[in-house]
Amino acid sequence: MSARVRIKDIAEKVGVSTALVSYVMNGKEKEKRVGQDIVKKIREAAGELNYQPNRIAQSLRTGSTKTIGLIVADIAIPFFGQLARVIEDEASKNGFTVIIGSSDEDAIKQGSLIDTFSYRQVDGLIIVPSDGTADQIAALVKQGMPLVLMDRYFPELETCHVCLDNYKASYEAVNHLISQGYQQITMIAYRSGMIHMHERIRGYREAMAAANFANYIKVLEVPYSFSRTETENSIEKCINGNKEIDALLFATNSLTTAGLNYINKMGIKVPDEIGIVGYDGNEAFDFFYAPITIVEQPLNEIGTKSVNTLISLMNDPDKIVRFDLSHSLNIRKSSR
Amino acid sequence: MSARVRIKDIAEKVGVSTALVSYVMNGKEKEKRVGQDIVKKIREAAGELNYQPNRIAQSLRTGSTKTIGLIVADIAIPFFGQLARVIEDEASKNGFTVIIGSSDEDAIKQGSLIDTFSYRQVDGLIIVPSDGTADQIAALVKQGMPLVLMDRYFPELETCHVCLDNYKASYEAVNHLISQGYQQITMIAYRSGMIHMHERIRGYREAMAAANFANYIKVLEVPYSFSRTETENSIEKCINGNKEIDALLFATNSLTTAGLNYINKMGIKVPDEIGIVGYDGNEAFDFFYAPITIVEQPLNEIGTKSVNTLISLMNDPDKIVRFDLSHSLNIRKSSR
DNA sequence: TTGAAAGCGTTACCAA
DNA sequence: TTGGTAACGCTTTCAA
Repeated sequence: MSARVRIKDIAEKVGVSTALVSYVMNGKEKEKRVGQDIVKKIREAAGELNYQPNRIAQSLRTGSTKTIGLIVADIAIPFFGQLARVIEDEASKNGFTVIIGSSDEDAIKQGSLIDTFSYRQVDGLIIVPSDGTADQIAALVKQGMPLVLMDRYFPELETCHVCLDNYKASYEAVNHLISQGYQQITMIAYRSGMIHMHERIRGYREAMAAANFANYIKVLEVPYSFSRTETENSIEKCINGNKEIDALLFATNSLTTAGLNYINKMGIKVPDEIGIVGYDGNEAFDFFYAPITIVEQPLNEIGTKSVNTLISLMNDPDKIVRFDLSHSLNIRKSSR
Repeated sequence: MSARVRIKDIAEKVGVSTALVSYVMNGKEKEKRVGQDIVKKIREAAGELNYQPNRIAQSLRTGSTKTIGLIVADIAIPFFGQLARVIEDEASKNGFTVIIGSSDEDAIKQGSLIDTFSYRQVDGLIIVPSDGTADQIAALVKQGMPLVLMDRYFPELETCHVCLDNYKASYEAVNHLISQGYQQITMIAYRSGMIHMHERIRGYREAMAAANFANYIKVLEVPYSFSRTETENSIEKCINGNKEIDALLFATNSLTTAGLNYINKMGIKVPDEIGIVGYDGNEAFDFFYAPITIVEQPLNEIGTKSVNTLISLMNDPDKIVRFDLSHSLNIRKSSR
């Protein structure tokens, strides 16, 4: 590697002190009243030598790394992949670099990611917290680490968050099904202590109750699993031969996928025999033989708001803001 | 933020110099022959004060950030998302942190990511290079930046790479179709100067020629686009009413998806009227009414090999190795 | 076996 | 306007 050019090299070449070079490189020549000709000389020398500041040294000196740590539940899930991309873009627009970690919904792994990131002196953290990690988050808050929770949060903690208004989303999803004539709507969710799941379920329950279908309320909580087969089996056990279900509300994309596979297999007819609404669409649904209604999250908004909230938090640590954004109910048309 | 504990705080507490603390924290107490009791005291003090070393200071001093920069073509594509996850895991096992960037197949964006990463003094780079960026890569090589290209490479450059053996994959995909009785096999690829596309096409051509179907060789090169509708239109133009096609080989996952949508729409029957093989599967295919044969890449191997190659390159900068890994031909069963 | 101190590349205070 | 220099927190050499 060709020896890196340092600020000192420029200073020597021009015949000034490192201080002046630093001022010029940081655009403070006006503020510090550096002479016009010297500014020009320094600029030229920097260009000739192809000077690149050393961020590490800057970070050590300034105490800021201009780095954001992002911990998502699973980077291999397109929803989080897309979110990561939006966040990276927005951060970069603001001069920040993002380091990404995938917790795989595992508290231990999340903890070690937090350690790694804090060891690396990130300026702030955006986290999609896993189940059972309220203590980790509380510890970060106590430390004073700038922090934005995304997609989920802990209501008992004083943190910023950017999430979907899950209650409203489920409520309206149920009403949509009802408006199509369905009544015996069952919800299929993951078993989880996290608020987003609870809110999705609560929205369902209250919408059902409001429509006087309280006696049809039925929630199947599937244990979280990376294996789709397992998830499908759980769903199968619930639906199989159950004549008292005429519609399904799936709480996540992976549950929808698993459920549709099962429905496909059994030859159950959508939408005649069963109505479907699922959270988060993907291109897979276009191959399904029938159109599927989905609860779509405002990805761009979630990502950009998370970044911007975090950045303002760095400047104003006590300003807690919370966003519960609105979904849209879209139809994923079948290409058949 | 509670004032960070420094090595100096421990030294003062124990009543020794910072050197000793540094030795102990880095596990060099044997090598440096530090007294047993002092080691113990330092350990205790570090524990009590909850000492966390400052990576930035370490990096500045040692010249190594223990960071890998990863640039993928598009982090929102599941293939790259999964790869990112594997890479992050493997890097972390080796004490490295990964910073990820998405070039969106854009040379300019890739260039600015390289700048950002090098500004951040990454110890090495894993890149999925975009079309037309050979000069960027050549510049990195010239600088002596440890570098591994992934998924694609530039044959004219002396770089390490970890890729699929795309030639072989296409060759065998064609033979698979032929063994099923298809003859008039058309390939649908992206228009690209990149080697992986060329190799996929070359494998197709040679397999066709070897089977004496040279006169059926037909390659449709679709311009790259983020819009699936555009891609579908291009495919439509090629297939529409063309009676001289009895099978299609799609060069990427997105092309397969677009193509299957078109086939769905037209009611063309798979596999009776047309045979299909596509690169990289995804769960969407399970919803397609017929089973689809896919060329599957060894994700884990690609990811881990890339990381390990990069790490050995850091220690031994002149050791250029190239991997062209084998695919497997799998059937994605329809759930119908 | 231990400690003092130089230095990594910057920034920013203070003095000139 | 400009320059000298201490400091950021750590590692590592050299001397004791």
